[in-house]
Amino acid sequence: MTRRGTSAKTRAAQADRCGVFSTDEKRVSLARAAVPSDALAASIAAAFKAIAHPTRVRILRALSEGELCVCEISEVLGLSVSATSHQLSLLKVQRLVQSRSDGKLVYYSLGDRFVLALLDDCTRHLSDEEAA
Amino acid sequence: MTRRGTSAKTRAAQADRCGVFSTDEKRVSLARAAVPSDALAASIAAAFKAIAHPTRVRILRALSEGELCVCEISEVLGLSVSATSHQLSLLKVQRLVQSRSDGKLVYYSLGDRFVLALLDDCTRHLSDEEAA
DNA sequence: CCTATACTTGTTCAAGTGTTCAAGTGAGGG
DNA sequence: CCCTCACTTGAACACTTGAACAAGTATAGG
Repeated sequence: MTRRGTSAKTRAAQADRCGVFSTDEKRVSLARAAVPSDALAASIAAAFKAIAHPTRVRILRALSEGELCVCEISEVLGLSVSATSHQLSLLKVQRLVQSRSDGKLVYYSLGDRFVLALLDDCTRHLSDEEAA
Repeated sequence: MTRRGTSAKTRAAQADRCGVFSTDEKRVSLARAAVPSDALAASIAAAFKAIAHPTRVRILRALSEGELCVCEISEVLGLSVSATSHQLSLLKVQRLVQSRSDGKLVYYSLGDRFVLALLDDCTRHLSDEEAA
């Protein structure tokens, strides 16, 4: 049906092409259409990357109940203030948290609740997997 | 109310403790309760980490339309077969994809649709942010 | 068998990450 | 005005990743 013998042969002449070509070209074009552009894929990956560290996951969760200052966060997580500040700055670059100053203190809060939804989905997934 | 003057003083004697302590201990205990264990945070971070790469995002999207063999994936994404295989193995360790063999071919498919939900949420978030 | 194909795995090395310590900034109190 | 406190920043380091190439395994066909 969707097979195109001659075309498959022509393209298979190039490198990195296996014979599967002739079996389902339709599947390949569907996939091709679903794949995001390099730029979009990079943005998505950057967002995930910002979350992808145990410490940052814990920070985001800690902030789920409301804003906290740096020293409170460091105390809750048992980290040095410096390490906490560094991780917060990474989260801030990705707009996952925001800060406000009040005298000597700096209070951080979630930039967007959607992050919590992502974390919740993932947590649920993990417990499902464990149950199975 | 929930303040405990003496306790605050005692604990503030230790390092890494600032005076904010006495201002809102309730906030801190709420946060403490919301923070996941090291083990859970590590699992969540590992899942995000597996997704956190442009190539892997693209692979997951490509598989959203159905299973594909390695050579098809490599062709769709314009990667070498080896690089594709490497990334697939990373995804497989986290159970984000699964594989089945059929003769010489190995077909990969999504291990769990929930990943697509995560990617969609993130994509939506990015376009909202852009609009704002 | 032997070879080709489809994929996997190991290795090497450059680039990136996280932690710590030390120095810097900026608001507030004495 | 100086000092302290709360935080940020920079730099050095140990460690992790990713990319590319080479060698390996497994199946099918001759």
